[in-house]
Amino acid sequence: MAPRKRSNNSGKPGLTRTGIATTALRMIDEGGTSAFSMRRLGAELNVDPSALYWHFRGREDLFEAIAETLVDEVGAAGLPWAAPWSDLLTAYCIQLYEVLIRHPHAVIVFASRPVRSEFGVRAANHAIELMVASGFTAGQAMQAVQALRAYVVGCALDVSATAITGLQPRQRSARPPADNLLAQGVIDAGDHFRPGLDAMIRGLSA
Amino acid sequence: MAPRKRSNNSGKPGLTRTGIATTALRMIDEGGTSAFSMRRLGAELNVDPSALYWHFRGREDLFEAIAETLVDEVGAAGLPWAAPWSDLLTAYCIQLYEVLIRHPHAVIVFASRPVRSEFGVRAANHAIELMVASGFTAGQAMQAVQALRAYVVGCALDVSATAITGLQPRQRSARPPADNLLAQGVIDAGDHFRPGLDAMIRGLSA
DNA sequence: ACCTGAACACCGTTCAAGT
DNA sequence: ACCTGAACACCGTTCAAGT
Repeated sequence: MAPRKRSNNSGKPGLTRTGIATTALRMIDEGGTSAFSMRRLGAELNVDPSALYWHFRGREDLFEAIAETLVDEVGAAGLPWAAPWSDLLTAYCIQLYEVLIRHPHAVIVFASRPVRSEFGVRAANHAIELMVASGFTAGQAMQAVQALRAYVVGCALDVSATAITGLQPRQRSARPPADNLLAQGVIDAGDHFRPGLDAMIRGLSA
Repeated sequence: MAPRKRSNNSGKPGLTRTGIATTALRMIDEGGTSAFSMRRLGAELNVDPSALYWHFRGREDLFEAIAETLVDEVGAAGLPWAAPWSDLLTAYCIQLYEVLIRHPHAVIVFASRPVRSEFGVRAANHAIELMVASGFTAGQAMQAVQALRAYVVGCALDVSATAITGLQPRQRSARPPADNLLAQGVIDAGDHFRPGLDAMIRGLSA
């Protein structure tokens, strides 16, 4: 029951960067970014708020760690490394998207800073190699990867924004209801993520 | 020199929602979101901070107004309304993108809430009509518009994030430099926005 | 090495009161 | 109608001090 790995749990937890970041992410997941503060995080960890500053240079440093914690969720499941670049990139984009929309309140934390995950870099590199092997220049391949990432983040933010502001988009603003096609989502276009992703991959292939 | 429009400037400005939002946007443009606070905004407007609460329900209400102020910059220049949908949507995306990257610190404010601009809605509606006229279903057309918007926002956030954290992406994190293709932007792929946009439009056309 | 406690300079928001 | 002033309940961060 107590496997002897010489680590930092012995009754009193002993703070760790990753441990702190994980708790912070959970707080944001549950109550949104506005429910988070250094002081509340300290309380959650049964520690004086100022203790956090031994582990992190400050709030921003902690937020970067939170973003990395988030993106590190990608990679547990396998990716089709042997498949053509289009399948590999599609699969990676889907995984990243699913991780992000699992944390609607934290998407903004991830999206507003440049995060790099070891796994994401590996996937990107391999995809670029595959693309180069099939005729793209390295620059084109890299642009493709960046464009796809931007698309995924944009879609995740969409979900995040509508999820946070209360499920139906823009109910509370009193804009004239504009008797036209998309009015208030009357059409119900369904989720656009997959169609858009496929379109982008298709367009990149051409 | 003083054209007699019966409006609200007579020595003492007289606060307006749009006036306040404009000043707030300028503050964010100049100093980033962290340089903004209700109290500082009050000081900037030579007014007690609490005065703002007569015009806005609170901070969040003000931020929504800021986002609308931002997106309302789109529309000054003309759009090719008579052109095929692909040209219309391309032009609109470019305009939105250019407005956004002109306000790197404010992109996050725009991206993290569902904003609707009169102009954007009109452009979207017309594009959807054109797409339907050339064989798309209304649902497909709407998904296309939403996907494009997500892509534009994602790209703008990219620019924003790297611009804010100091021009070169991720210099300060001590990740192993990974002797591979994209290492630290060694390749220099150039801006991916246009290529990615064109790819998406191409993919949607197919 | 790691955490506490007190202190400093801030916040957003409310509400009675002024004009 | 529009703004002020004071008050309340918070913030992030620093720094000496403890263990």
